[in-house]
Amino acid sequence: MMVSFQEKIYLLLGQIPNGRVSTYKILAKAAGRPRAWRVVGGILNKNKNLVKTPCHRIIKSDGSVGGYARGARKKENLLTKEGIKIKSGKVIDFTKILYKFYK
DNA sequence: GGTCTGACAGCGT
DNA sequence: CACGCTGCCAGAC
Repeated sequence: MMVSFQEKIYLLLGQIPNGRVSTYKILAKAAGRPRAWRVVGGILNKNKNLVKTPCHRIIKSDGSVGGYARGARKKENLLTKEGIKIKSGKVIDFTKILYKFYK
C-alpha cells in the first residue's frame, strides 16, 4: 500500500514522546528520504492534524528552534512547557533529548 | 505536463 | 561566531 511522505511524517511525529524533540533531517530519514528535510518542513507548514502532529517538537539539526506556522515564539513557549530549555532561540542539550527513531 | 516554492542542511567566507 | 550561497525533494500552481 502506497503511503505518502506526509502520512509517514505524521506517523513518525506521533511516536515522539513528550519532552523529546527531533530534527527535520532525522524525520526525513526515518520516512525513507534522507534528503527530503525541506519537504518535511513544507508538510508541517500546511499540516492539518495539529493535535496529532506535535510539529513544535521538530527543530533544526543545529539545535535552533526553527520556524512555526503559528510563530516561532509560540513554538519556543510550547517546548519550554514540555520541559525543554531554550536559550537564544536554541535548544540546550537538544542532542540529549533527540528522538532518532532508533531502536 | 513543467515550473516554482519552502517551518532545511552543509559548507564556504 | 554570524551570515550567505548552494543543493535537494515532494507538494502546490
